[in-house]
Amino acid sequence: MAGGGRTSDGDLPVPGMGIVRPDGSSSPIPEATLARLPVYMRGLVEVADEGITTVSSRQLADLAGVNAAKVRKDLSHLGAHGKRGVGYDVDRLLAEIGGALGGSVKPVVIVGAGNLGRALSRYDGFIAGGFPVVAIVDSDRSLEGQEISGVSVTHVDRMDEVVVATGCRLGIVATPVHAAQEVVDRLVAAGLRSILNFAPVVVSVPPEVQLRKVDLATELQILGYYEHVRTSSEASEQAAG
Amino acid sequence: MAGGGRTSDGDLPVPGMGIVRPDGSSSPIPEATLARLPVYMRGLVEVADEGITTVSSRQLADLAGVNAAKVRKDLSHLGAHGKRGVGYDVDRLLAEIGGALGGSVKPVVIVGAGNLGRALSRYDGFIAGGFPVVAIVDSDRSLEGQEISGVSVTHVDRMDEVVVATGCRLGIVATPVHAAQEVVDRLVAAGLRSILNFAPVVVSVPPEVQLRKVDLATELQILGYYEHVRTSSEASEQAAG
DNA sequence: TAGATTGTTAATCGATTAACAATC
DNA sequence: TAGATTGTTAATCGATTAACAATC
Repeated sequence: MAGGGRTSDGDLPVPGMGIVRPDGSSSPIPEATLARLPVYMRGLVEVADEGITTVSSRQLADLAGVNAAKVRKDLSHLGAHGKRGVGYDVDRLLAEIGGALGGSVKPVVIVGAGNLGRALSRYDGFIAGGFPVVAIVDSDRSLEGQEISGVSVTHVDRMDEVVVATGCRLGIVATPVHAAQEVVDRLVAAGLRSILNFAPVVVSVPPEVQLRKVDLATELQILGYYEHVRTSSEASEQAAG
Repeated sequence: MAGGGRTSDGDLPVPGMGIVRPDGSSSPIPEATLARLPVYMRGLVEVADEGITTVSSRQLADLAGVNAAKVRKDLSHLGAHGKRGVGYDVDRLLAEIGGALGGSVKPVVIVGAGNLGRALSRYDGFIAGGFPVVAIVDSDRSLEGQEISGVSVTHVDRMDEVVVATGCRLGIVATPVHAAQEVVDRLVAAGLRSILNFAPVVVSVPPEVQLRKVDLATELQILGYYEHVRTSSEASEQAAG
């Protein structure tokens, strides 16, 4: 296996990785909280658009589909902001969550210009979230120079170049399984430290690289499991009843 | 909000939903285990292709990118199979995991024939996992009858029909945000009880419906967070050093 | 003040993992 | 037998959530 070090297993990022700053202040936003912050953000944008300036934990909880205690606990990790008896200031909260999540724009490179890569390059949510796709890379020479979603496709041999030239900070792997490990190695070599992997395979990265995996088929398989136990238990119930 | 009942929050399915069969035997495969079973399966297929007939928990752990204790614990939930001092029989394990996950083929309907919907309809992993896309539905009348990935597009008004006719058990929502809740309501009305939602919005479903959410932008945002804390701490270190 | 809502505590729960007796 | 590996136990850890004092 190339790459060595920690492996991707589709689970949550390394525990104990909550980074502690040199000044001693820590940024231990729990992984579970982190995953909900963008959801809160969408809810807040929604109410802000309606001109609402204050939300209670209860209201935000309803928007996000969680319970109010969780919202308060989550927000307490950003530092406390709400007014007791009143709620949270929408604009302030938006700014604070935005700041915690990184705020600024982070350009993205997509490797793999197949169906999934193309779809992701057109995905509104990425640009809306501050993640413009500034480069698309593929191993197919016939695609070189072709425009996809307003971005010119670069050959994988020139990946380093294009990553540096465009200032990419995040890489998305949307290649077939057999190419994924090599692509990840190249992305790491090019200096990327944050990679999102859509290839359904376990790839290795050095410990300093954050790798997350989105496993589309596995999601369906889990649903299939519940469908299975449901139909099995219905069949048994019929037999019993 | 339409639909009522439990809401989707992108987190793990309802705890306490481990279904207990009428005969008293329970099927409480933990959620975390469930998410790893397909990963084990891929590793097992790989070694089976090499003609290997036995694997240890250690070997399977390496293939899946987890540790051996987790593998043994996970497999113990399916009932014990391994031989002490030897390991697990590959074929038997494949059959057992396959059985636990539902085994048989479950046809899928995709709602939304935009970029993401089209990409998903061509996604190899779905068919390989036993989830053939047998129907694609869209609200755009001009797409009606058009073929995508060998499947004819149906108008959303005829969704019920096509779900029944094709025997779909799983629904995938790949619509814009504004359409998602209505689509989910229609899928539920058409009899589906398992839905995978790609629209970045909280939708409501009745408690008997399993809903999972795949939030593509959120994954990037979490990576963006780590990128942010990394660069911040590097900046502080430079300032300090 | 009285009502509402926060921020925090503490109990609880599920998941992880090292360790080891059982056993092939 | 001796070495290897399982299956299970128990400690630990992080996440969830009800409850409530603090306070707007």
